[in-house]
Amino acid sequence: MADPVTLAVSTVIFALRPHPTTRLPVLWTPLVRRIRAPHQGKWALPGGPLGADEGLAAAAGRTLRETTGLTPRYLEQLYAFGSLDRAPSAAERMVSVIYWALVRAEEADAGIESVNVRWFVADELPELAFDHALILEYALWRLRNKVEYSRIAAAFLGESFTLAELRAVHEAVLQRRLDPANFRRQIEASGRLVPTGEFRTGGRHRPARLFRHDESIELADNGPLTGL
Amino acid sequence: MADPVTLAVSTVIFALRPHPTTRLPVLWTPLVRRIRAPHQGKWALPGGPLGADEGLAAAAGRTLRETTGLTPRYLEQLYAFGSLDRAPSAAERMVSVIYWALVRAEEADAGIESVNVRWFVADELPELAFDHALILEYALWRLRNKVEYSRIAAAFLGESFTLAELRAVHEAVLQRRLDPANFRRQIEASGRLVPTGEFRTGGRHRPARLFRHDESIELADNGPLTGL
DNA sequence: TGAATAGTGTCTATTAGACATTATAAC
DNA sequence: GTTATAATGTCTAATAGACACTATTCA
Repeated sequence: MADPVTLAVSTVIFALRPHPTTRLPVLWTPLVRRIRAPHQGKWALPGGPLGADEGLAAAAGRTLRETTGLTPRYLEQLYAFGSLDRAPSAAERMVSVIYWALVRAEEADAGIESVNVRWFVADELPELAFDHALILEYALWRLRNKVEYSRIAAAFLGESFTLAELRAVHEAVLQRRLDPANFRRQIEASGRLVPTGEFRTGGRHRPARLFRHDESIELADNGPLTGL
Repeated sequence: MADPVTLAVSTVIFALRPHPTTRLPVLWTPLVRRIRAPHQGKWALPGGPLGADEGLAAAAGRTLRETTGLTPRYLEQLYAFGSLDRAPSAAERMVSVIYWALVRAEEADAGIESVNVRWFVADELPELAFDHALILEYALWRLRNKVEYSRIAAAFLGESFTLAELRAVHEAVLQRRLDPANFRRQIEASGRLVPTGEFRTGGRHRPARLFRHDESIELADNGPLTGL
């Protein structure tokens, strides 16, 4: 008996860009428009069937490259979805392994965009196909949790950055203001930052010290699965 | 082209039972002996191919029932493994969605056991098939993490219990002693326990107050995936 | 009465948060 | 000098851990 289950890999991709009206940095995510049934015309997570010669994470990375033209700064498995009622018709049984990724949108200013690929503000999404709205909500929940106890926020920034820039990332993800003094103490106490010795000048104020992250510390602690 | 990927669901099952020599409560897990190649004769996680008419969690629950005869008190998805080098021969490409479960071993004193199903102390395992040693290590890591910030320890206990019994579960999972006074304060401050008004007598000491958990609080906070 | 564990009180060190103060650039 | 933000200092409340002490039962 042939296995009747199709296995797909999709990826929730996050980048930080200014909100179209407020100009404040907010999370964006790229979606692709479905060009056939079911859910034709609706927006969906980028993804596709798992190739016979690629691992799960490799498939997620490929999807990301094809959709955005960017390289992920962080990539982690989110969840495997496989309930029976995921598709409207029971005809095609689909199990999806979902990854989530962080990219630096500045590199290509959101990269490829076309009629069928568009970036949306993560809190202002259109109607999504299948259970993708639930998946995106879960990915946002994971990101907002993880930014508080790991250094994944660094994935949105360049090689070196000021504490104000790092704090702006945290504030955009968590959607609340953070006290600069307390933020500084917390971050410095974690021992994850190394001062580069250089400063960022240009503002009409005291120059800000530049930092980089200690490369020997993982972006997130996934226990025995480090680097998988 | 038919999808060449086989999808299986396996489950890491944990129960608390006395260690065979020290008699102290420790984590046990049931394994099944492989009766054919590859890895014939080695021990492996209970599991099997995903049925066409069952969801992922349902398949994990079925595996658990077939292996132990028990009903899970807690069941959560662990991870989907799908790298290309999981099986020794590339002939069969396998993606496994792994769940982990907590059961009360006392109900049936470890339930079914046979030549090909045996319970092992989780820290004293034999050589395992495939990547199952890594998977078990990861499941233990998740359990030990989660017991510190959720109330999953309750899954090992009955309807009502004393604080000393709950503390014994934490100590067995975390493998270190906890101060009774501080443990009590922490648990009571969390507001998850409700005193039943009854007491456990019989020891040669002051009777212990019995508690039950507030049922309106989930065993673990999985965000938008609550109850999936 | 003594042994054993239940349960409470208290002290200290650490941490999070609020907020004041000083430093230094651009204008 | 003024303004804006960098960077530091200080106070308080909450929390974790160590440990002393009281309460109550059984042998």
